[in-house]
Amino acid sequence: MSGKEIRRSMPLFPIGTVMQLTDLTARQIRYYEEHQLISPARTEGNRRLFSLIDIDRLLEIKDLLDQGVNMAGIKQLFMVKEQLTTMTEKQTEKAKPDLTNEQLRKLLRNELLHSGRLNRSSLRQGDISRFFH
Amino acid sequence: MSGKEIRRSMPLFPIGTVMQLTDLTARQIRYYEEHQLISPARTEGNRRLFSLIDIDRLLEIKDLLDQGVNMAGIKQLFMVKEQLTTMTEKQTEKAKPDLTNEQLRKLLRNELLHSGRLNRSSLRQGDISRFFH
DNA sequence: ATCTCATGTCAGGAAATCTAACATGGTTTT
DNA sequence: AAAACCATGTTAGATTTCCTGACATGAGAT
Repeated sequence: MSGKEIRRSMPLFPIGTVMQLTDLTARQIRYYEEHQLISPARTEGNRRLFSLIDIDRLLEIKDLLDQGVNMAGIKQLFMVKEQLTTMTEKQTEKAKPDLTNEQLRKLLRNELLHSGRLNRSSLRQGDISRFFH
Repeated sequence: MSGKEIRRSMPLFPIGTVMQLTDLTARQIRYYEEHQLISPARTEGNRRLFSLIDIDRLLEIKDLLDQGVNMAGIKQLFMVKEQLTTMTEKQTEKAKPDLTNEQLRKLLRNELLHSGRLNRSSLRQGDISRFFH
């Protein structure tokens, strides 16, 4: 994991700040956590602490909800996207040509298995980090 | 003010987070505020909220204290530095040659007026923003 | 007409922070 | 050496923020 990623995953923000930054209510944020769309860290005293990555993700959730995707759909999307990034990374360190096809197939199979009608999602990069230079 | 500066001056962090980030106690942070070395924003409920700039400044204060500079000295240093930046900015938008000398004189006069023995300060750029890409 | 889903709202409790005051151990100053 | 000063520790009581859990609600799906 790069230094940059470490920094972006550092839990820094209390829920109040995140509410302002994302324009979501506490209820919404907790609800998304309940449905495992985010997993903010906790302080010793059990308060949520959010990272930049968490905040990006919340913005993405907001976007997808606006587009009519429901919790389950968003969850699937995130899983697929994560797999995709994981594979892209692996691919970066190996040869491209045939792995690509394998991976594509895997991806498609995955989508088909679990109600695979999610692909018209935006895949927009929520990006709160523009808040920092 | 550039967008970047706006972002860096956005009040986001509660004192607990700042304590961890700077390795200062709450007492220390409040004491520095009492002496007007920082002016964190406040929530509606009067809780302090710190910006990246505040945090940078706290790290700088820590450095200077380690080097034996006291509150008053740090305060002077910050004033001089601010004047310097202000002038540098003004200078950027105007001609350089003769203004530079005028400004230098101003700076020196300022230093001489108020116990001008502060110049061996580090002028180190405290930089918490390395925490963000 | 009922059910589900995302969200609002409220209550009671716990954690984090606030201010103010007094304590303390090094440095200066007298 | 005694007194004063400075940066920080510590404690107390009050206030704010956040927590979980429960119930309420309105728009869509069934």
